[in-house]
Amino acid sequence: MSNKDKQNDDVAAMEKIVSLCKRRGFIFQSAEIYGGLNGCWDYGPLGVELKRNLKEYWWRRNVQERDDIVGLDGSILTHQEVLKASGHVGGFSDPMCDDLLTKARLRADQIEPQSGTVLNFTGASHAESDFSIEREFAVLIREGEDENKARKTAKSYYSQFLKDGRISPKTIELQGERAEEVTDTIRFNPATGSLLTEAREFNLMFQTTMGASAEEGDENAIAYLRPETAQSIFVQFKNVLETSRVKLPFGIAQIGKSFRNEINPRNYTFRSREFEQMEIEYFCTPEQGMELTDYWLEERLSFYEDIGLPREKLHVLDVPDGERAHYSKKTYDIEFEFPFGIQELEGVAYRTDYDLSKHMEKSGKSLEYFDEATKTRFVPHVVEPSAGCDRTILAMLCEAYDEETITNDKGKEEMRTVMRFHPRMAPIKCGIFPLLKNKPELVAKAREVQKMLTPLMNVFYDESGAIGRRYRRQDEVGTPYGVTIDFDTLGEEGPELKDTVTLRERDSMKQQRIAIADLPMFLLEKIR
RNA sequence: GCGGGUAUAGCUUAGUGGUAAAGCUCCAGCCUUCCAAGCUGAUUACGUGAGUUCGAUUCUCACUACCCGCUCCA
Repeated sequence: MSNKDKQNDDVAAMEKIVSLCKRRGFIFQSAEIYGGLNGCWDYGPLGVELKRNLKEYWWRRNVQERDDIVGLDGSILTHQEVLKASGHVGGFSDPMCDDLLTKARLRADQIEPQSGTVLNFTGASHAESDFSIEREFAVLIREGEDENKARKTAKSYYSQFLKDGRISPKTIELQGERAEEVTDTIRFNPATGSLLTEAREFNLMFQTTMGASAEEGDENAIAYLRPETAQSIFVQFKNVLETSRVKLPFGIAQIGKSFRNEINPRNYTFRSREFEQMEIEYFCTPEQGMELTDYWLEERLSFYEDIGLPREKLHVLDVPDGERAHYSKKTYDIEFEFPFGIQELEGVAYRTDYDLSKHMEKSGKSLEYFDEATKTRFVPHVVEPSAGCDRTILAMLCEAYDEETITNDKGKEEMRTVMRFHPRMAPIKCGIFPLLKNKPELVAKAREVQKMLTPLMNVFYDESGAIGRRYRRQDEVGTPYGVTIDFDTLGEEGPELKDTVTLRERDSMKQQRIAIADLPMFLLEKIR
């Protein structure tokens, strides 16, 4: 298969997943009836169950089943000083500019300063076709480069304004050429020498005004929607330390919404403007930092496997020097093979003592830790496993989606769509079906089973349509088990089968007989 | 943000300058003893706003959203 075909297949796969998510109530576009809100998504009845299962499992694994991590739920509205200290105000923006010739987009702060001769032009014309344009353009000639190459670049730039495609760019005449020496400029694309647009600042934080009567332009009233949950953990570090009787190393965990004014939301829910994070700030001594970063990488990888993301589709990127945040000594990105590419799910970063030190400096409050054993006082270092909750949901949806061709009793081939969620993540754990709805005894018994299981897990009762149809409906939403109450259950086929039901497994479609009394244990073991 | 594409029912698609068709789904009923059976019936759509026109879902423009590429991140 060619790359193009594969790409088309991946786009088609993604479209099917998006369609199913809407059709079955996993994910809707935010404010859909008003035309949608760019980069925002709502979770429907099944989506919210899936998301709760993920968050609750993450919380159980990382907080409740460990004695070295405690939880926090910080406010989303954030004091501006917090984000000034963290560097988000001012620093949390990407100055961008575009290559006027190739339209390539570049980060202005990542352009290497260059020196050389600049050829400026005021416009161009083409005598035979009456074409002329007044528009400034410039090309940088770097050392050792030919100035004719620069003119060629300029002609190619002006040729995009030609209406007649048959005119060769070579025959254009450049106007107002003027040479100029420049040093350390970042106004030109290093790859092409072409002039760039002015850098535009995109502040990625949502700003708001606190207080209903706050006046326009009142600097003190500015607050922000947090761009990450981490900062409230650092800011509350001292309170947690003093109230929780924790000792280093220990962590503070938080799950919550964060907001980034993304320039370009993309790939369904992958890059949203409002998104949920699952973060741990694991505090330690400077000596422990590197080792704990490796520890948390493994810990997190095993978590993803335990929610049904196969290890082969998880990739670890050891972020090289120069690409990490300046305060990070080590960063691993955990990436997943999405249909639209290998993309980041989580970053495990050793952030040193950067954050606590900054807040200590800015607030003037000590955020130091006193080690009783060594009688030393220091600012703890921190390792941060920061996971994208919505991204993990998307990964689970992509991984679960499957279509299989099966041959039915009549020898006809048909397609079965099935979401192969891990049972502990599945929104609905078990479907409950009376074989026939017009037999009151079956319905009554099925309702009894429903009543028994409801307090233990999310189950779904369905009596409409043929039994096969009900199975398939549940396949499509990823329900791992279905039980069917039939005449055997009522004891009509003999006392030994009384109070047993058919248990049907989603992935294999295999059926087995099980006593109703054994259902809770059987199911709980699978979904725990 | 730039470039390209798309927008008709819950989904997948027809179609037209005189307000729309089908399949599947869904709902109700009948029937039905384990994998989307059958029959009957019902609900539901031209993304938004302007313009041209007697009349626009159709033509034009703008906007919005989504998809693809560049780019970026949890």
